[in-house]
Amino acid sequence: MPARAVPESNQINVPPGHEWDAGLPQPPWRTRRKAPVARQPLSAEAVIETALRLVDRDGLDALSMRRVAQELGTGAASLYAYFANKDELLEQLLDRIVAEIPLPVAPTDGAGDWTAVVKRSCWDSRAVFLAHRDLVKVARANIPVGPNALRYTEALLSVLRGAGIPDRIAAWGMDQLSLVIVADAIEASIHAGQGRQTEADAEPYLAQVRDYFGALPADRFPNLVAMAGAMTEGSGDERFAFAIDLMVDGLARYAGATDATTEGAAAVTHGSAVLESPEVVPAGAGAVADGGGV
Amino acid sequence: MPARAVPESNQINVPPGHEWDAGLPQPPWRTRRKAPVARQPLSAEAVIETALRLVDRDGLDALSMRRVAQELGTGAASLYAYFANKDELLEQLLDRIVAEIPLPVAPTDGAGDWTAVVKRSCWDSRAVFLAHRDLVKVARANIPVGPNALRYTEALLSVLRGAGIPDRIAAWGMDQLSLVIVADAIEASIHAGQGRQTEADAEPYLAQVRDYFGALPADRFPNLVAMAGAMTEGSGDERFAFAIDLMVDGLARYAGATDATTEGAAAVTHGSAVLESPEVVPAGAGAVADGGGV
DNA sequence: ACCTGAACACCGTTCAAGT
DNA sequence: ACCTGAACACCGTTCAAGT
Repeated sequence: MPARAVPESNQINVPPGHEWDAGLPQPPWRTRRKAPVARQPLSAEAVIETALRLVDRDGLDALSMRRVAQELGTGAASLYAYFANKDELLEQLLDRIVAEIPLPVAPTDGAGDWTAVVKRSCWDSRAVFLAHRDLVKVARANIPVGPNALRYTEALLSVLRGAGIPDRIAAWGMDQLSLVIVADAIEASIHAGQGRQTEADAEPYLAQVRDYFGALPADRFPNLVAMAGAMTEGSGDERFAFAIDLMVDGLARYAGATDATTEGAAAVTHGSAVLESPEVVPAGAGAVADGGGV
Repeated sequence: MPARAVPESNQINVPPGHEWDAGLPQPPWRTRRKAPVARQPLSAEAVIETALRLVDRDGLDALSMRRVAQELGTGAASLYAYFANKDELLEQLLDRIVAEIPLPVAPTDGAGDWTAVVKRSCWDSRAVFLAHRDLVKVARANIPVGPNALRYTEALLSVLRGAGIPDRIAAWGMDQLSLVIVADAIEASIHAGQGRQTEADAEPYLAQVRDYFGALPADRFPNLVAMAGAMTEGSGDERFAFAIDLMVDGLARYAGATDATTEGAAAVTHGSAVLESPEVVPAGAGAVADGGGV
């Protein structure tokens, strides 16, 4: 479906049935058609690549069905031949970038440092999300359905199970990790969207926040006043490292099988409490379970 | 500004200047005005309460400036006298429900179980979010600016600092906790929005997922096939308990000051690594820091 | 000075009418 | 059979014109 739907204002009026003879030179005032290169026919993949280019250039808010279609030289209605709705396009778009995350591989010798592998994979995931603006906002901590999410999930589960982590803990832990990664990436993308890409960009903002906390009434907010510094300390990387280390090292305490020391056993004993019932009675009983995420 | 802008279809035409005499009975065909009780004049608070009622009834997607205004008997433009834009309204709406979270109080005796207090507060927060449909979706893990978020943050920091957790760990840890709570509540609200409010409602869906994982090609997805059960096990409450326990118990390892055993010291030594640099080199250096959340 | 109807510049999605 | 222009039913936000 080559070059159609050129904006009328870019064309001179040609009576129906009269087209420019291919042998004649184009009149110089006639605007070049939008896509001189042979346009690829419409396909789900073409739509996804176009949409991704649009997000990377202008951000998620600029992604509309109309605009993607326009970029492809057609109307929005045509996209519905390939995607039931916008959500489905977004879902596949997200899986498209998950393909860019390197698959983690378990350490070769059995006693290798699997926690380093898992942490490295968390950093890799974050890097991919941050490389695509705020696309990560569409990630719902949900069952991995896309083929790439499945592949990634399989690989990470392999590492966790290989480390001797019980299945249930592996599933839940992976869920939590993806949740933390996504939430961190969303937060970073929001900062970036407000012009605070680097630590230097963010400093004036952080200084403002620090001053604000420091200026709160000390009688009612003694801790916030005292912690004005601590609250605004630490780069995004440091905070991410803290969160990931907290999680992964916590999961490591369940991997007692490979290192059956007293400490390991104690950790498992401690942890097993959550396998039976929450230590604190849940206030609401409405929430439901879900599968692993990415 | 009482009862104005009643939909024309609800009124008979009265020539300008002619109003119904208050002493006469209303003609029975005259539709009752929308708000027989004296309509409160427009104010930021009235807008927020109306918007909250709308979200609670119809969900976040149904919340538009136009609809809130309509509910108040005016036009959308009038709301812009009180809120710069929709985002500001949402921000204040979120702080409005944070007021419903009970403030955590530190255990009276110094050696009380502060982890139980923190965990209980996490459950309380989750319950409040779940009680307001998917409003939690507007929560950006961000600096607490609203008065209620400030109050809550102050109270939780008080507990953590009282437990002997270093300031930086307290700030970062609180950030992570709120992130986990919000992400979990968002997920639960998505499930609920798809008709899976209770565990029973969710079971057919989970069975589908379980079958899907189990039916994957076993040569390429051995772990997913083996873990089809584990991936779909556990109620939302159990998963939340797991996540919160993992985080809070992890934080507890930093509270070495109150219990200077060898284990405590080891935990602090272990943890202090993240205070210097991540064990894994960050792949991207773009992210920036932020303050505490909820 | 305050308020707001109407307009502006968009949306996602549907469907009758074209080829 | 496939594609799509135009329409439908919305948006958030602005601003000239009212009171």
